[in-house]
Amino acid sequence: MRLTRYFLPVLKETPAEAQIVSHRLMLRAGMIKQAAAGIYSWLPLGFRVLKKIERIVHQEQQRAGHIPMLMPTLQPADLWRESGRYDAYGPEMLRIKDRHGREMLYGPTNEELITDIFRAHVNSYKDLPLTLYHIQWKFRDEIRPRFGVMRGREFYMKDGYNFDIDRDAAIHAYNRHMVSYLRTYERMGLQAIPMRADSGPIGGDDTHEFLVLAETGESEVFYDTAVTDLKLGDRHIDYDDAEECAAIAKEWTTPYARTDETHDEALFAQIPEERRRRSRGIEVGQIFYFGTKYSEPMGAMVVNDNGERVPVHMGSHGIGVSRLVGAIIEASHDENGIIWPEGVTPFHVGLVNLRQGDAQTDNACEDIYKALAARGLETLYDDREERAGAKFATMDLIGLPWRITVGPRGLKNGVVELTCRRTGESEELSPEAAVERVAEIYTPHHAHHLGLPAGA
RNA sequence: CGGGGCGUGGCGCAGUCUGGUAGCGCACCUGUUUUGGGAACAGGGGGUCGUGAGUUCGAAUCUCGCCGCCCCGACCA
Repeated sequence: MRLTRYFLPVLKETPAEAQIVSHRLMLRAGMIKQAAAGIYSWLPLGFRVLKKIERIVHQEQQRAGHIPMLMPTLQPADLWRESGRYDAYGPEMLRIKDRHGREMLYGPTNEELITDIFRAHVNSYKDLPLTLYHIQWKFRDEIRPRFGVMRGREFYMKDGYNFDIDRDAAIHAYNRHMVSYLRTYERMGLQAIPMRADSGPIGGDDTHEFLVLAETGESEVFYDTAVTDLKLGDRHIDYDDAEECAAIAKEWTTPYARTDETHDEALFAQIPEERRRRSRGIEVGQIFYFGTKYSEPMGAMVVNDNGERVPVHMGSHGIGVSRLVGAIIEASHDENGIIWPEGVTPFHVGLVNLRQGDAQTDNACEDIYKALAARGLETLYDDREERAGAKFATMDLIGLPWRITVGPRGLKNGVVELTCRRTGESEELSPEAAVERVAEIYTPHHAHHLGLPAGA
C-alpha cells in the first residue's frame, strides 16, 4: 500500500478524552474514531489489525475442530424469556421494538440462540460432540464505557459453545479450549495466563479467565512466575486426545494464578517468595463449563445409547477480539508508539523513501516494494513528500515491526537499512538481502496457515 | 447510578470571572528554499463558540432548561 493513496489520519497531539496508552495510541495512529460513548468506527489501519486477530482466532478454532457459523446481532426477546434471562440481564441489555411492536434485543451473548439452533436440529448422541462458534458484534450497555475499545459498549467477540453427551466429554471440550486459547494468544505475541475465576452471571462449575499482564489492567492478579515461563511453542497437539489436552491444561493451571475474585492469600503464601507476583491484568477471554444449566430449561436434549432423552452438557467460551487490539498495545508499546507483534501487525514492513522524487531512490523503492509483494508480504510504502523525521515518526507511531529505509546515502554503497521497531537496531543490507530477511522473519507466521480448511 | 469536570475551525487550547463584533499552535492550500529523526519563510482558506429559551442596545461570556463527552467509584469479553 502506498501511503499517498491510503487513509491514515495520524494525529500529532493526543485527543483530550483518551486516558490510557492504548486508547491514545489508537487515536493517534488513526486506527479508530469514536462515534458515541463506547462505540467506535474502525479506520483502515485499525480494521486491518482487527481482521488479523480475527483470522488467528478462526484458524486456531478450526484447528481444534470447532465449526464456524454466524448468528445475528438482533434477537427476539421470547428466546430470552424462555431461559429466564430477559429479566435477569437488566439494563445492560439493549432492548428495541420493531415496527410491529415486537420486542427485540441487541445480543450481549448468544447462549439462547445457539441452544435454539441446537434443539431444532440435533437429536442423537451420535451427533455429538459438537462445538459451534462465531465471531460477531455484541452490545452491552455498560454503565460506564471507557478505555477506548477495551471497554466499549459495542465490541467484537468470538463466542463458542460445546455440546457433549456427558460431563467427561464436556471437560475434554473445556481443556481443548484452554489449549487452543493458549495457542491463539501465543500467536498474537501475547502471554495470556489462565486464572481460576468466578463464574458470574453465566453460571457454572468451572471457569478460567485469560489475563494479559499490563499496568492498566482492570483486574488485580496474583501468580507464581512458574506460569509465565510456560510456552506452547511449536509443539504438535492432537486436539482429539483428551489426555493430552488435560495434561497441557494441568501444566498451565498447576502454578498459582488467580484474580482478586478467587485469590487465596494462604495458598499464595506457600509459593517461594521470589516467585510470587502481584500485578494487574486485562481479561481477554474466558471459558466455562456449565453442565445442563441452559440445556435443561430450554430443552436441548439428545437420545443417548440407551434410548433415553438426556440434557446435553454445555460449555461456552469467549475471546474479546476488539479488546485484544487494545490489550496488545497495552502490552507492547514505547514512548514513540505502538510495537506490533509480527502475528497481528497491520502491515508486515514499512518502506521509507528518504528522497521522494529522486529517480534513484524512487526506483530502488519501487523494486523493493514489488519484491516484497512477490514474497506475499504486505508493505506500507511511505511515498509522501515528507522529511525523514516525519516519516520515521509516523512509522514508529503506527508500530510496524520492521522498516526498510532507502536513501541516497546508502544507495551510493548499494545498501538499504533494515530496522527492528522493538529493539531499534538497524543493519545495512543490499536491497535483495533486506527483502530476503523480512521474508524469513515472517516464514513461521505464514506457516500457521498451512493445513487448515479453506476460508480459515 | 452517586461524585467531579468539559463542550470555541479537523486536533490541542486561550478568551468566559469583569458582556463590546472570535484568537493562538498544529493540521490544510499556494509559492520559494530545504531534505537521514515531526523544516523555514511568505501568502491563503476554514468557526451559526453543543443546543433551546431568557436578560441586554449588544451574549462565546450572565440566567434557566436540554443534549453530548470525559474522569473517579460499584459492574463486565
